[in-house]
Amino acid sequence: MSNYSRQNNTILKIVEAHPHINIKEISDKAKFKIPTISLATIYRNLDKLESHQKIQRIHINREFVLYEKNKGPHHHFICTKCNTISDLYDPQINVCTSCLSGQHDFTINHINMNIFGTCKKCSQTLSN
Amino acid sequence: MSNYSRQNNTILKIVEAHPHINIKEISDKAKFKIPTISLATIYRNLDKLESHQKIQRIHINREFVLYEKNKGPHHHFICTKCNTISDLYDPQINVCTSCLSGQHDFTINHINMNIFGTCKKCSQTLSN
DNA sequence: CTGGAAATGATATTGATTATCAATTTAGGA
DNA sequence: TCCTAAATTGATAATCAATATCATTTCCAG
Repeated sequence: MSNYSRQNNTILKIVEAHPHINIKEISDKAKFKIPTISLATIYRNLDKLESHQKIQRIHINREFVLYEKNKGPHHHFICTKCNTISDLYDPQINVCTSCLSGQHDFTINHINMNIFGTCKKCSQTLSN
Repeated sequence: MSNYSRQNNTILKIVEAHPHINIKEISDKAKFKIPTISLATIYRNLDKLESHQKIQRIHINREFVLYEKNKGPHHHFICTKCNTISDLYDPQINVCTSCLSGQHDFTINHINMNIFGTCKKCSQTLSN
C-alpha cells in the first residue's frame, strides 16, 4: 500500500537521485515525468517528505535552498568559487559537538554547519 | 571625518545596541530616530555596513535574518522553544575546525554553525 | 458503487528584497 | 563662499520565492 501519490513518489525519487538539488531542478525533472504537475504540488510534497524525514532541506546563506535525501547527521562544505557542495561526515565534528553539549547548559537537538572555502580543484586553477 | 551619512550611523548604532536584531526592529527604531527614513535606505546601509565588516548578517534556517555587530568568529545556539539566540565562543570549536582543515583537501574561509536545542530555562519550564 | 477525506492543478496573494530614478545632500576645489 | 560632480536618499515599482485559496480530481473504506 503506497500511501503516497504518484507526484509524491516522483519527487522523492528525483531528490534521492541527486546529492543536492534545488527547487528549479526538481520542478524541471518532475514536469518531465508528469507534465501537468503544479509547482504548488511540488512545494507541498517537499514539505511532506521533509516532515516524514524522507528528505532534508538545507539552507546555504539564504541564497540557496537545496534538498537531499535523508543521510543522517552530516555537514556541508561549500566551495565559494565553483559553488560545489560536499557532504562531511567527519567524526571530529561529533567529538566536538558532544564536547559542546557537555559544556553548556542546553540540550542539543541538531547542528547545522556550513563550511565555506575553496576546494582543491579551484585552488589549483587559481594559481595561474 | 565621518564618511557615513546620518542614516548609516543611526543604523549602525541600532545594530550595535542589540545582540541580535531583525529588519523589522531595525526599521522601527530607525524610523523613531529619523521618521522619513526609507526602507530601501535601511537595506542599502545594512549591506554597506556588512561589506565594510562593521556588522554581520546571520541566517537561521531562512526563517530568520538577523544582524549583529561584528564580534569576530563565533557561532549560535538557538532555543527552538523560546527562539532565544546565544553567541558561542567555545574554543573547542576552533580546535575542531583546525582539525577539519587539516583532514580535508580544501581551505576554510569561514564556518557557519547553528546549534538548535532547548535552553536551560525552557527545559525546566517543560518539566511540569 | 458511493461519499467523504485527501491530494492536485491553477492561480492569486503575500512578503522580503532589489531596482529604478528624480531629488537631496555631501565633499572638495576654484 | 560658491559650484559641480559624486554619493546618498526617499518613494515607489518590480521581482521572486513561497504560501494560500479553491474548485476539481483521486483515493479508499464501507
